[in-house]
Amino acid sequence: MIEKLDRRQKYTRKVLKESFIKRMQEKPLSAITIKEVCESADINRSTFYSHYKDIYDLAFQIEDNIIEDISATLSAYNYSKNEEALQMTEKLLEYIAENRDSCQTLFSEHGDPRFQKKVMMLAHTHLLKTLEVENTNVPYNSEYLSLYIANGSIHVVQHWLKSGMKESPKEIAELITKLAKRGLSSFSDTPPMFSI
Amino acid sequence: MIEKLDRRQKYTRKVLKESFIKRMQEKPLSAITIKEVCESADINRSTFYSHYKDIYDLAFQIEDNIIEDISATLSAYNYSKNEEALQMTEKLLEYIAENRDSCQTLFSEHGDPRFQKKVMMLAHTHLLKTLEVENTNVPYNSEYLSLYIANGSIHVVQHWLKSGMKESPKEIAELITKLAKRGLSSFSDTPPMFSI
DNA sequence: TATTATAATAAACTGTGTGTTGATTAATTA
DNA sequence: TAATTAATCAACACACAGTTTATTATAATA
Repeated sequence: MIEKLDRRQKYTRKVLKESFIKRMQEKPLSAITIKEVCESADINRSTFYSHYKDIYDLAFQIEDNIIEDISATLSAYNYSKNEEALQMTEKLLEYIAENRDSCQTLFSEHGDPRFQKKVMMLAHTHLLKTLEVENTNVPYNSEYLSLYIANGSIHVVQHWLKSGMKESPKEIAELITKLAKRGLSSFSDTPPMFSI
Repeated sequence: MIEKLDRRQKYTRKVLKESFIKRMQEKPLSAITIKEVCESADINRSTFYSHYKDIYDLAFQIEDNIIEDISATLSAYNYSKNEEALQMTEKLLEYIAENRDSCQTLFSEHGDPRFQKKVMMLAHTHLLKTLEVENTNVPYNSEYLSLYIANGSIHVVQHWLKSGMKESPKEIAELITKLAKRGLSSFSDTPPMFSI
């Protein structure tokens, strides 16, 4: 069921969301009050409550738009095909680069950890699929492997965003893919050892 | 300057900390009020303020004890010696296993993300040292590599704690070390590729 | 153990944000 | 233009934060 929104409602939600993101550039979610978001958006506080349950509900709805976009990007690729993993990662990073403003804020230290967790779980689930399809001989519970890779990767992206995106999406995508596949040995001269 | 504490003060802080951890098992930091912590600890709210600035200050002090312990463990090992990396990881996991109760809560989804970040940065810094000592030919900024490994590892530990610590500290230590060194290729039959 | 010092308590008070309600005003759309 | 619906305004009860002051209880120590 798709909501049909009045122009006024569209405007209200738009400015509330913008005001919220602006606040989040300065302080963490838990320190942001409904009152200040409304004041800076010039929207009556009563109106806020006819759109959102509380401040977390507003945050949730902002985050969800991005989650949906990311999910769509992930679904567009076939994971059983190994070559597409790199392409997909690159595509994802390009999306983030395009939506620099909101992504940078949501992934920052002020960002909602639940959001970051959601993105991570999305990546995690997709990774699990790949691992199970292409690698049936994984000894440990793939759960651990996938969590490791998803979280490592997300923090690389986080650092990339934080430090001003000096590298291209392609470069970061390659770095992430290499680390997942061969870890540190990707970057050393010596051939990888077969036992530690 | 070491604070010399009255018995009464020791008791007050002890029960407040215990009460806080108990609350945190049920809800996130941001939802915990000073009022409820004091009531469940049977300590007057005024007394709370003579010990802590606010609820975050209390959280901070609990977390700091653990941070110090972890830091001490990390410092006890020589990172330039490759063999010790595994030993150290194991030692760290043993510490966590011993302090199961508080660690499990602090690392859970209700736990303070700042704490988790602090632990991560600690691991990150120590890792950087190793990387720089033993691997001078790392092409990228080691920052990325270290962040990747530290975060991946922490989430493996988090999952381990959450799912009831079925594996031994040794097993998890080996898993983490393998993933860092050779990534997924540690677990596949086929020899690792030299380019992706 | 009696004295002194200090910590904890109790009660009151101000302040700030929350969440709700009902009447009023303004904008939208058909 | 009329009917509908959204936003505003003002007022309210409520909960928790943070501070203050006087009082009571406990600990350290001479």
